[in-house]
Amino acid sequence: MEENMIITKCTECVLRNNICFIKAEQEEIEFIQSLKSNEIVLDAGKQLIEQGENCDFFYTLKSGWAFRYVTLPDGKRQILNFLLPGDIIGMQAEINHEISHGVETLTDATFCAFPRKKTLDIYKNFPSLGYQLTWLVAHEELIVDENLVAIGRKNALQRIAMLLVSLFKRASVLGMLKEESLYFPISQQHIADALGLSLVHTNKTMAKLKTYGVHELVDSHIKIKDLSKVEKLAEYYALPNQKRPLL
Amino acid sequence: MEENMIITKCTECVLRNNICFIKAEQEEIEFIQSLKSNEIVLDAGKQLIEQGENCDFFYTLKSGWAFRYVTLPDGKRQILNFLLPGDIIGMQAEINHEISHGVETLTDATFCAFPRKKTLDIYKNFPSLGYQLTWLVAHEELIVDENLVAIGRKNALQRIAMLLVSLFKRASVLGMLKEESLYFPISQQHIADALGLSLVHTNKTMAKLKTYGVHELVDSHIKIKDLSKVEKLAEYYALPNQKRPLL
DNA sequence: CGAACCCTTGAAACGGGTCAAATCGTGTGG
DNA sequence: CCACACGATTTGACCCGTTTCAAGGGTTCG
Repeated sequence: MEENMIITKCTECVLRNNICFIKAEQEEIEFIQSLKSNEIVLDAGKQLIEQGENCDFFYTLKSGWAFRYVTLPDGKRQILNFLLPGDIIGMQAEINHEISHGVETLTDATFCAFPRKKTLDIYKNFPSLGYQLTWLVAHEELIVDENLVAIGRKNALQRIAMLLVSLFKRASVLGMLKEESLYFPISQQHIADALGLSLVHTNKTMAKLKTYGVHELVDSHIKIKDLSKVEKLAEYYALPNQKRPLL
Repeated sequence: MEENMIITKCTECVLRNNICFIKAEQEEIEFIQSLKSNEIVLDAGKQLIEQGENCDFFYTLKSGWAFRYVTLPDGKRQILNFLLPGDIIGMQAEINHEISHGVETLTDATFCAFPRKKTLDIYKNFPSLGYQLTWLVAHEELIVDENLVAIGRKNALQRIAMLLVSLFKRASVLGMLKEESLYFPISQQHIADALGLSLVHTNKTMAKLKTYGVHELVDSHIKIKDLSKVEKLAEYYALPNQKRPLL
């Protein structure tokens, strides 16, 4: 794991200037800074956490894309959810620190690492940060819930449409769009693994979605033409935006 | 919604005597008691939370079985997870209080209700309780994660085997077994809805599991003959027990 | 100029869905 | 005590969405 010991000042973190996050108090930010043990910079396609690893840290994704996944004994992979900047990573580890899923980057990415043994200090020093931690975990669960509903009860067309919309919206809120277009570092294999589909069927279904005029995917950049139309197709209605906490 | 205003003293709560829970401090228990706005007693098959409802409380399941679910526009239902005593309910609601899933009882059940607007007080007064809240949410996410992997990447036989094992183990830790046998208030329709299967196929697959000698289900009571054998069949290895928090 | 990834496409096989109907309690009302 | 409704479980037959197998093409990169 390549590590990089340059630590940005949290007060100067670009993420914090993003309007989609709740503004934190100066004091809180300084406290977070003091907890942060280092920043981890990884290239695309690298493991932040190995599945089954004992992990002494939890992380925040500062920049880039990543995903949580589980690999089964027979080699099949299930992606649990995709991670975008501001997402929290590794809180699902049980108290004994063992973590049952891996985390891998999709692009070059930077993570902020916090020692797990200091977690309780957050709650003691800044109760509202503790509250926000809970919120972040609960929010991630919501995303997994949505995914579960899609895989359990929707067909391939709807699942893919939904995944595209949901990622597009999440990225959009984060201000990651350029001229309606989103850099989309996710391969069809990733989509297949996230949605419980085979690669082949994913490919054919995405071709169909394209002919339906749902999306345009050129050179790893995606556009969604008519969001509300796609939401209807997918029977998926994203929650309205609201400011979210950032640890 | 039938409500019952009799409030048990938290210090005398039978759940707390259960050895699987972390012992709380007297002070903490009294604080929880002071937060608790009431106890809700429901018959089997009743809604604690209606899907899409604005919900001003979060809950703890004190006794009985319940489940979280989502119903799609076309009537299909996906069960997100089953709830057993000690589980927490409704923390996934976004800050605006809207909750995107319903909660329904499987048996007569009792819930402790806590006003959501006092949530932050927990963190302020008893940081460790806040920490435990996060733990509970993260733990639920773990269960949903496992479910997602099963639905996404396992066949019907494995999914059902896994669900049976996982419920059996959870209930077992809670001391709900009587002579190796567990009262099992879950219909095949519930299993189908939890695992993304049709009722018919669930029925046929469960028949197969029975001939394999995996389980015995008589009169709503289930026995699992050889747990480790079933775990191997399901490719599912439950996490080792550890004490868990109870709000 | 292979090696390693992606994305594509066609054909065949199958797991699981859908439809339809019978059986078996269990509880209710006459 | 019987008739009936209702819900949960079964079973059989057929169909279809998705998987699997196989192969070809495009691009990047050492």
